[in-house]
Amino acid sequence: MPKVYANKKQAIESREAQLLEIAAEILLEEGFAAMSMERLAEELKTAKGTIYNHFPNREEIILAIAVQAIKKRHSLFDTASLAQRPSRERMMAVLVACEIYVTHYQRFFRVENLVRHAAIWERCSESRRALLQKQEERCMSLVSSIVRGGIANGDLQLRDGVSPEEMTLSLWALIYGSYLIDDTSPSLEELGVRSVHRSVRIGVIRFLDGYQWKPIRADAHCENLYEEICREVFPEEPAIVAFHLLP
Amino acid sequence: MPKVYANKKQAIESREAQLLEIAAEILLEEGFAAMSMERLAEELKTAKGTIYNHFPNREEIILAIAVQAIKKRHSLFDTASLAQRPSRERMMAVLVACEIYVTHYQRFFRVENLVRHAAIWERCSESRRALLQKQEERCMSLVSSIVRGGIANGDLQLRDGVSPEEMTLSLWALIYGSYLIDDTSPSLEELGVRSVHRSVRIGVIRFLDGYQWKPIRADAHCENLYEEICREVFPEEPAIVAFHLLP
DNA sequence: CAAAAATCTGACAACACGTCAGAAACAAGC
DNA sequence: GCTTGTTTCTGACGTGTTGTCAGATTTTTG
Repeated sequence: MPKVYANKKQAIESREAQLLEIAAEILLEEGFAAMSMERLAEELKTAKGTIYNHFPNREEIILAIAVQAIKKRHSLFDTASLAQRPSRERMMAVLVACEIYVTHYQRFFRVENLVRHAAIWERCSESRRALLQKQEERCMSLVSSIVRGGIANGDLQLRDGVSPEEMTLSLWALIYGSYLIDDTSPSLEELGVRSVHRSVRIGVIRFLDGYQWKPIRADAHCENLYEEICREVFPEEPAIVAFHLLP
Repeated sequence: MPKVYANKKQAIESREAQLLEIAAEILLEEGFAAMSMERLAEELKTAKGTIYNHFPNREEIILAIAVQAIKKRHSLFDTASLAQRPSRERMMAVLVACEIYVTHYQRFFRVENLVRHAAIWERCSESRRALLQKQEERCMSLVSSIVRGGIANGDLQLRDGVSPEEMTLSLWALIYGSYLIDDTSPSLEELGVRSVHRSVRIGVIRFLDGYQWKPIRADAHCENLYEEICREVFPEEPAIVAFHLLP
């Protein structure tokens, strides 16, 4: 039974959402090459030309999905940064948010990486690129405001003229870099890395310790803390596979 | 058994090297799309079919360049790890090696990133992929053997069952992630990051401090140390643009 | 020097992108 | 209900690229 829309505009909008859904599906399951315009048209039960009414080219569809992705990521970060906890634990909650994102929204994670590809990025319209950058900026602001909160609290001191944003960049790199390497290097286990989650969690603890972000705690305590954060800050997200910091 | 035709073989080999040179040039200057087989054939003054005698498809040319790239990276890491210095300073020398790589061999850095994309990776032959993985493994081994050296020396203790490789992964992620973000996020400066080099150097210091890798030194001293390493460990590489940790 | 093997060549089929003139659906006015 | 103007849809087409392969050309062998 065909759906009834109040007007044409709504029907078109709904189709756009459906298109993104289908495109993301094909992209994740069969790769970028399989996501041809003909294929999309076929699955959408429409003609190729119609898709070009929505997006000027294939690449911009990817970017549109990436915008959805980063919005989801922002909402996870937002939840983390609103936790009623000491500043350092709010930062750990951001890491948990990243774990959830990478694990349960892997499709989004991959599209965010894909869109950084120059071949794709350069073919997208300036306006939609600005949209993505705006969202990325919002994500970064959330995190660096946690850093600022820690400084305001006296939990943290950034010596040597380091800015909160620079510290945030390092954390971002540590976490994002680890998951990216895990996603694109085929044989990390063979290289002696048992669990990337484990490695990232400990890496972040050490990094924050290096900045002497208080309260510094024993690793065993941090393990419990991570689980607590999963449970309390993100009750609605699917639980992360349990793992133990201490073997 | 077929005999060896030295002359012809040499000509073919030399052309392959030339092809990679040309391909890397176009790739960096004009992007992946511009590196078409017709274009390569034209610049090589040969026919398209001949190129297919060397490589089964376009993507495998990228992979071949990436193998060259990672070999260069390995040689820089090797130089770093052979420095006659305390273990922690050898690790800092690896960071300097990365700075040199990213700055002076940017073309290689970018190709290494490009080849990680599924669309490219999946179209390459198993044998050449194994070649790249082998080189990547060698790089990682070099770095984690520095960690092992630190442990053997008593400069470093890895608690909680962290393996040297897991610590290496975190460092890799911190450094690689930072440079990658810098290379693909258009507006880091607008976000409050003045210098990515600066941010990475301090990030690494803090990270190593978090692991209590001795000797722990004041940042001011580290600044001199970085410059010393540039000068003494990599005298033959073009000098890195000077910068100061302390503003 | 002739036969055999290796190598090179460029026309060709297959395929995908993005366009656009015309068809179809829709909205508005009467 | 009918006409007219507007929006939206359609798919054949022009363009460009990839990878192939039968035949031409060069090199090696005997």
